[in-house]
Amino acid sequence: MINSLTEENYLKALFNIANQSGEVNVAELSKTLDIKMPTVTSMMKKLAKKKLVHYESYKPLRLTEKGRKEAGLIIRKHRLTEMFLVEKMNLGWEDVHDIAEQIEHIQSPVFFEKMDEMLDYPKVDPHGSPIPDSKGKVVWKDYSKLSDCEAGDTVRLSAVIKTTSEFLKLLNGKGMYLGLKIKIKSIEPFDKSIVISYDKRNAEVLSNLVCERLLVEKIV
Amino acid sequence: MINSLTEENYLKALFNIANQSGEVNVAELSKTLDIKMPTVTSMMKKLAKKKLVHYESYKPLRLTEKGRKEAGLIIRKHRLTEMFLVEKMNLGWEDVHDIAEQIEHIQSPVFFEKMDEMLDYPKVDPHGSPIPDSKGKVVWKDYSKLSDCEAGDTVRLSAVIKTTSEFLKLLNGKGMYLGLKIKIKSIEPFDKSIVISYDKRNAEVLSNLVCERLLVEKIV
DNA sequence: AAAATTTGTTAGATTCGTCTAACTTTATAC
DNA sequence: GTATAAAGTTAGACGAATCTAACAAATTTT
Repeated sequence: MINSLTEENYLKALFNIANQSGEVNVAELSKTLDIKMPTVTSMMKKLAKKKLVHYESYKPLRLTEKGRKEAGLIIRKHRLTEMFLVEKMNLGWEDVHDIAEQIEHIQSPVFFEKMDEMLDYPKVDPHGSPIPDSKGKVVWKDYSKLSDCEAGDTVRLSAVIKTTSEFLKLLNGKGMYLGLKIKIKSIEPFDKSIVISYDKRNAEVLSNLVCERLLVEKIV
Repeated sequence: MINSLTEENYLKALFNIANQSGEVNVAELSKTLDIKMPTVTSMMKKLAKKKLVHYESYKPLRLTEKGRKEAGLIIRKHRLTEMFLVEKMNLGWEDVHDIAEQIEHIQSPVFFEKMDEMLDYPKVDPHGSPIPDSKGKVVWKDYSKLSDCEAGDTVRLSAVIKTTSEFLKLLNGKGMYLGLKIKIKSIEPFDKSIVISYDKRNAEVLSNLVCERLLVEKIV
């Protein structure tokens, strides 16, 4: 009943890229993992045998309940680790992903329970993503993308998605962080770039590519 | 130039079981790793190609300088991790080995540098084993085994070797810890078991099997 | 020193996770 | 609604790390 590191990576990717109905294409998974499609197909058959994935030829892939739980538990370890690295080891939010990507595969319940306890049972990771509970369940709040907001809106930055180290360094450079209150001053119709103000800054410009990766809550 | 997890485990074992002249038998390595001899032979040829091991048919194995360095760096990560788990995460010395065994393979210089810094550059791990320096070099102090001491000697417990969880729990049960000052009251000629006193305890008996795993410094 | 034992190697098979080449099915475009 | 393109599968190969069976060398015993 133990999954290999490789299998864990497939499960995690399936979990992460599932759309609302939980479906994933072979091509998409192949691209995400940078593994050729035939390899993905054969691994899906293997995971189907283990009752972790629903697999039918030429149909979209779906995690089973069991698969979703196991994936959730891996992501739980990943996000707890990220939180630990930021909160207890003073690493930057742009540095923790690659380390967590490795530590998430550690087999040791006590190790992660201890982390959880030391962090006082955090609900989100340093990027605002929710940490799955100990049953692997996770719920996202219904944030909006900053790119879907309108001029005049005042919002709170609640999460960042599709994060890369480059992207997070850009945010660092602009003095942006989770919890930040942002006022949208205007939106450029041509390229959807926006002008915002926050803290002491009065006219920062963010491209649409950036805004699509910022999740916010509207403030009334 | 990256070594696989498997290769790392061979290097580490070679390092750990090398005798004073640095030699290791195939049979010994095979037994330590619980891997059959033919597999070990073929891996040794592979490591020899990578200039990590000196290999000649029917001759004892020896790490090259390069191999010794790489092994030392893995063991450095292992022991730093053990120290971190005990000092910063409050795990018991009997619980940390299996976790460190996994974390030692994490590839992230910054992660281990941070640990080192947080621990204030420790020289030994929770079992008294020296932590190799950042070049992989390690030196053992010249401790004696408690089993080689004589009645009347007063010693300080400085390290524990060949530790298993069971063994460390036995020490916990007897209230023994590193730094403990021990007086040897008598030695039973028949089985070499010894009677010692320390702290508030006045006549604890330790079997020879235990004493062979306790390294001490004589106090003058 | 011959025999027996232990140690080490060779040869060949197996499993896992990957690939490429060729083919099939499904979706898209005209 | 056929042609083209995209997505997915099948078949076969390969490297890594493992194994077993059989053989060879070195060591130990007698």
